[in-house]
Amino acid sequence: MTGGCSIVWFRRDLRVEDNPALAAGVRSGKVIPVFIWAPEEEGHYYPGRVSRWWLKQSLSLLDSSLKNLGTSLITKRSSDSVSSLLDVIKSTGATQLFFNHLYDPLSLVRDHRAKEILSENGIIVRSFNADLLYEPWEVLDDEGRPFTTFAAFWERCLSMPYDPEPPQLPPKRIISGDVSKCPSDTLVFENESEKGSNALLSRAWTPGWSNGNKALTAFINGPLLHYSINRRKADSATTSFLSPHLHFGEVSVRKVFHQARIKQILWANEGNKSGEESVNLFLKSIGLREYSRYMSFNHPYSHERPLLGHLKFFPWVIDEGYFKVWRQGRTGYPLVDAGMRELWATGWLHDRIRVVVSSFFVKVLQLPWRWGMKYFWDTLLDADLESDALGWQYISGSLPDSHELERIDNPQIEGYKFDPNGEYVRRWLPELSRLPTEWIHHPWNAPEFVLQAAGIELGSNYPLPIVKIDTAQTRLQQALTQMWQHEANSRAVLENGIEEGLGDSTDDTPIAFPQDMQMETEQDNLGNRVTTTIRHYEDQMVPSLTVTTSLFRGTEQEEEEEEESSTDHRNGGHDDRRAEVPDDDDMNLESGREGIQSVIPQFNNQIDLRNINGGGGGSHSPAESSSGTSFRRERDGVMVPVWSPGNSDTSSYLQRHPQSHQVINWRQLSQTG
DNA sequence: TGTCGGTTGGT
DNA sequence: CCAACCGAC
Repeated sequence: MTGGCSIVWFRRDLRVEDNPALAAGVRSGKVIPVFIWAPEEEGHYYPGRVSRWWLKQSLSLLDSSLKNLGTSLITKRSSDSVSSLLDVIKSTGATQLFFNHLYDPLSLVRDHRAKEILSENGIIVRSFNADLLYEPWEVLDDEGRPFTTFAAFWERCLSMPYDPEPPQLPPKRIISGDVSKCPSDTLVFENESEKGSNALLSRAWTPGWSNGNKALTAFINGPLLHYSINRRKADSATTSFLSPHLHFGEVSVRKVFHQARIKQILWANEGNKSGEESVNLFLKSIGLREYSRYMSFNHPYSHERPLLGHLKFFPWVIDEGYFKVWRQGRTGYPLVDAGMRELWATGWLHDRIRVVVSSFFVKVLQLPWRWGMKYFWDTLLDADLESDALGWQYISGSLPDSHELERIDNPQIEGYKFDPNGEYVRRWLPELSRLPTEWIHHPWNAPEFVLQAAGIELGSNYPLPIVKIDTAQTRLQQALTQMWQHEANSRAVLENGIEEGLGDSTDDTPIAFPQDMQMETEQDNLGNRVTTTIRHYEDQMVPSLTVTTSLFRGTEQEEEEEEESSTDHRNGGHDDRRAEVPDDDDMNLESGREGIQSVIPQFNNQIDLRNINGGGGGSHSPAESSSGTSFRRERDGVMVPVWSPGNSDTSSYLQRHPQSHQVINWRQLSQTG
């Protein structure tokens, strides 16, 4: 209660309301709110342009709110958050650090380290739950193990013996600590060339926690009622638009949950079945967000590697040309192309269309899913590592409850489902705007005179399908056969006693991917030479956004690959081509495997986050949280993640799903050859 | 009002 | 694949 001054370390909890770390700081006395911008720590997942734009706005609004309450946000530019925290502590004399939990793999490691180092320095460190209804370690099955399917997980969440914490009001006043010796750094979130593009974003979006609350209120009192009816429409006017707010923690998910629940009770009492169902469906999407954190916590590799191990044997098509065509929205499938153009133009995509384009990516083009995930990361306004990883894993059939890999959704049929009148396609594909609805989702079947009347010349101003669906289906079958064979071979090798210990962190599979490829050298739009190199690799490669040098002051990433830095000059040319689609100059290739190790080397060791807490009594076992209806959580950060290394083993994950359709399919495939 | 096939949706 | 749903008997 007394004495020292505390640092409240803001990250993706950019709100003053229902912010347990901030509340704890206020309770304990003087507060210094700090935000540290250390993008180098994110490795591959350096935030994309639109995401950085959002963050910039959000921080500025948070700062004004804090100023109204009596303090202000200290901002630090850093390449190492923990040492920056130590600097702030030294220059302010703070004695405590409070922050809210994050669950992405990088944060789990960094925050663990922060707790360790700061505790060693005599700082009291406490962390809290601000991002979830329940902490991942609270939600366990009857045997005390983490759930491995969504439905069971969510059912348990909805029937926990205690409700999620009700949202807290913002503090009335914050007493500021002494920051006279702790100047803020100016944070640069966009370069000159990005400013023009970003200016457009502010017409459509208003970041910040108070705007997030407005969006929530508007949604709850508006589209929520008809959510169940409208959710199939590609036309995104009926979604909540809360995801970017939730990603940055501007809106408390618990507030969202409580408000939706209140509506649900109201509608249930009125006998409004459709409204009640709408809330269920909306809450389910909140549940998926919860589940993404849950999966990330329990399987901290899920953004890099498939949960079900067989997928690493899938012979991905390593084709940059396909990848480019997909990004540019020139696949010849109108629904896919419209989605990709919308994504590029706005940073936004309706959930359904995300599924369409990503499933096309994986199943028709058979490109490595991590490429697609990375592109989403770079372009989505609500890019969110955990959610996106879950989504792509679901799409690519590597979750026990996901879509089957061999089932290709036909974009033509999906088109008439989600965009029955073709309005969405016409909005984003002006070249098809005069095509009648009858042909809008399959122009390749349209009679010549229809195309002529619509001013379309297939293969010229709109492409023919890049891959026919039945061709894709055949290719996919072959690929799957190959995958299961490789998987079986690998299993045989493992059973013969080859080492297994490294398996989880390094993908040292005896069966290497066969692809060695020669990338061609080509010119990008601006006449820069784009050079890619011959590469051998055993895992899928991940093209990564070449980081804009002007945003970096500190050290370059310690990738030993010269190509990485040699491509940097290309960024100079990455300008304001807003109306255009992304081009290759955004991307370069690097081996995912080296990437993994350089980003999160700690995962090669066993990690245990137990009891780093300064608060005493902090150790917390899963059994404790699941036992007893009288159990009541404290908000005071006494609980810390207990992160069992065993859980992150994908082979055990597979073992827990002997009935999964993947295994059944494997048997079928082996029989048929 | 039951149940049978076909269809649809599914994290 | 499998459950839920729907319309036809």
